[in-house]
Amino acid sequence: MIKIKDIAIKCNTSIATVSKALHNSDELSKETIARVQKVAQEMGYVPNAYARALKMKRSFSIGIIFYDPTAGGLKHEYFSAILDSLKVEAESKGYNITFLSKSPASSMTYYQIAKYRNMDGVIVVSEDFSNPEIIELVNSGLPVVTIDYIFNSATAIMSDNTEGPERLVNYVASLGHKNIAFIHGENTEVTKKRLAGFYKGMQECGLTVNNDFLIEGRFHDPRACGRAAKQLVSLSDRPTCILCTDDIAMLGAITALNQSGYDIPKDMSLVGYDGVEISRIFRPVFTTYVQNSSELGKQASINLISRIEEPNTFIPRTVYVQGRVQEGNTTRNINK
Amino acid sequence: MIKIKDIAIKCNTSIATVSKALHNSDELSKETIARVQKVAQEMGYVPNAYARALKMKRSFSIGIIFYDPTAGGLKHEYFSAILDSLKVEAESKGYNITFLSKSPASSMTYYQIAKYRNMDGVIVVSEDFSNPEIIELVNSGLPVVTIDYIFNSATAIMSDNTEGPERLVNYVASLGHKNIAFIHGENTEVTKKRLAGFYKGMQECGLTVNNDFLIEGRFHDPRACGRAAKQLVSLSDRPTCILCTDDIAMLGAITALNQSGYDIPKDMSLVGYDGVEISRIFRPVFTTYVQNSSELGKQASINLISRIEEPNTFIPRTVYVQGRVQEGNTTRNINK
DNA sequence: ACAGCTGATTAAAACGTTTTCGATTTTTGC
DNA sequence: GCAAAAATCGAAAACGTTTTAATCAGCTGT
Repeated sequence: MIKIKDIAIKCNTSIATVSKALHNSDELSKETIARVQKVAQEMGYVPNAYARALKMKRSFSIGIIFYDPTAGGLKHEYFSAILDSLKVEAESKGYNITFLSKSPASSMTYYQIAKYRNMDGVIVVSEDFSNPEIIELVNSGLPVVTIDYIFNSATAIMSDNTEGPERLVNYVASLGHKNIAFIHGENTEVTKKRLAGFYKGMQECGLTVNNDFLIEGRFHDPRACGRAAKQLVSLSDRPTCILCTDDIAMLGAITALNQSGYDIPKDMSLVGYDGVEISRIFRPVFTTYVQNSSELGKQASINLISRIEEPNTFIPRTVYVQGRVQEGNTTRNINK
Repeated sequence: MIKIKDIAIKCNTSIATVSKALHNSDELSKETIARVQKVAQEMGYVPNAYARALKMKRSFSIGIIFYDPTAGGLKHEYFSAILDSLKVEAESKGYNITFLSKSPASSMTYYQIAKYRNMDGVIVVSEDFSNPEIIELVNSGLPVVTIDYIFNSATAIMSDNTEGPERLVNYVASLGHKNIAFIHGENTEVTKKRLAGFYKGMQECGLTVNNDFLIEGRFHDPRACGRAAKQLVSLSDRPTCILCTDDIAMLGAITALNQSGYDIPKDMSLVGYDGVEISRIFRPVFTTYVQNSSELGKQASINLISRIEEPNTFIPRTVYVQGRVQEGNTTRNINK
C-alpha cells in the first residue's frame, strides 16, 4: 500500500507538498504539481478515505436505514427504485452509500452506528417511525432525511397520496365514467389520504360518491380485491369503473372478473395504483398511478446533501413528489 | 464527540488503559475495566470505526458491486433478495455493507474504489464479467466473491441452471405428462445449461424430446412467450405441458392461451422459472422453479468472510446453490 | 535483604491524511 | 539596488485509535 510519504520520498519533497499537489493547491507551482501527480500516478497511488475522513471530519458517505420488520413483498420493488436513484444522485456528488443496520453482535443504536461509521448524514426508509431508535436518530442533530414520514425536525420526502386518486378519478371521468368504485386499503394514514383524494376528484368532476361503491380491501392482497370486485359487479346498480387498492391487488380483481366471464376493459374498467413492473408487463397494460419512486430517492439525496454541505441555511422542509397517470388498456372510453 | 482521551482524563488513567478496558483485555484488573467502562457509558462514548480501521488495517466492511448496464427489470427482485440475505449474514458477523460504485466525479476503477474505502473484501454481482475493471478487481488479490460467474482465482456462488429444468421435467412427468414443450431463452450460457437440464430430465424419465416442442423465446418477454405458446397449441400433435422461459414470460403465455379459450391448467399445463413474487401472488399459483437467491447471498457472505478471516487456508471454490420446485396450480395431474 | 517474578499500568509510535503557520526564495516596484 | 510583497515550500500537529515494549510496585522464596 503506497502512501503519500512514499511519493514524497521519491519526489524529494515533503508530504505536505504532495498532499497539496494531489489537490491542485494553488500555493504550489505548476511544475511541482505536475511532477508529483506524475509520480503518484506511476506508483499507483490510491488515497485512503478513512485517514482523510479522520482529519477532515467528513466521510463523504451517507448511511441508509431500511427498517421494515414486516419485509413486505411489494416493498422490494419500491425500495429498490428508491435505493437506486438515491445512490446515483449521491454518487454524482461524490458520496457513497452504506447500509446502517443493527448487528446482533453489538448493541449500538442506529444513531451510535451512524456516529461509529462517521456518516455525514442518514436517509431513513421505515415502516415504523415510532421506533425509539429512529426518533433518537432524527433528534440527534445528525443530518437526516426521512421518506414517507414527517418529523418536524428533519426534511421529509413524501409521495403524494392525495393527488394520485384525484387524478385517476379525473382521468376515468374524462373517459366518460360516472359510477366509479374504490376498493381502498386498510384504515391507515395512506388510506385516509387516498380516500380524501378520491372524494376531491369526484367533486371536481361533479360526480357523487355512492357509498356502496366504497369497499375496504387490503394492500397487496389480490384475493381481498377479487372478492370486493365480485361484490361490486353483483350489485344491481353497478359501477363502470373500479379503482383498486394497488396493482398487485388489482391482479386479483382481473382474475376474479375474468373467471366470472367479464372482459376487461369491455365489461368493466379497472384502475390500479403504484405502477409496479407487472402493471407494464401484463396485458392489458394497467391504467394506474405510477409512483415516482426514483424521484423520491433523488430528492432524498439532494436534500440530505444540501443539508450536510450548507448547515447554516438549513430549515427542515417537506417535499412532495408527484406521480403520473399511466393510461393503460384496462379502462374503456365509454364516451364513444 | 467524546473520545478515548476524554475518558482517560476523567478516569485519571492513560488512553492505553482505556482502550484495553473497552476491549476487556485480561491484562487489566477487573476493577479498572469496570470503572472505565462505567465512565465510558456515562459519557456516551461511541468508538470511531475509521480510526480503528486505520490502525488495524481492517475495516469490517465489505463492498458490493452491482453492475448491470441494462438494469433489467426482473433483476431488481433477484438482486434485492441477494442483497438482503447477504446483508443479514454479513452483519451477524460484524461486517457492514457499502456500495462500491463508480462516481462520474472521480475516475477511479472499482479496485481503486475498494482500496480507497478500505474494503476488507468485495462481492460482485454483474451482468458483464468481461468488464476490464471487474477483471482487474478479481485479480487484485483483494478477497472477492462473484455471483453467477466463475473466475478461477476467486470463489464463485452459482445458481444451478441445469438442475432446475431437470427437476421440473421430473415433476411434471410424475404428473403424467409425456409431451413436454420448452420455450427457452435466447442463446446464452444460461439457456445452454437449462436446455442441458431439460434433456437430462427427459432422458431420466424415459421421454423423447420432440424438436417441434423446442421454441426460442426471450427472457422476461411475455409477448414472445405468448406467441410461442399459441404456436405450440396450434400443432396437430400438441404438448400437454409447456415449460416457459421464466415467470414473467409465462404471464404472456397465460394471457394468450386464456384469450384463445384455453383454461390453465385444465387444457394446458404451464411451468415457469425463477419463483418471483408474482408466481406466488397470481391465481392460479405458478408451478415454477424457485431460485434460492437468499441462499446465494448468504453463501456469498459466508465465503467472503472466511476468505477474509482465514487467508492462509484459502482456495478458490465454486458453490452451487440449488432451488426447489414450487408445486403450483398451473400444472394438472393427468394420471387421474 | 536481594534477585527474580507477577500483575498492573503507561509512554510512545504508528495508521495515512490535511492544514496551519512559519521559513525561504523569488519577484516586484521604485 | 533594496525593501516589500508575492510565491513556494516544509515542519509539525492533529484526527481517534491500537499495540508494543517499557516501567513500576508489590511479592516470592531463599
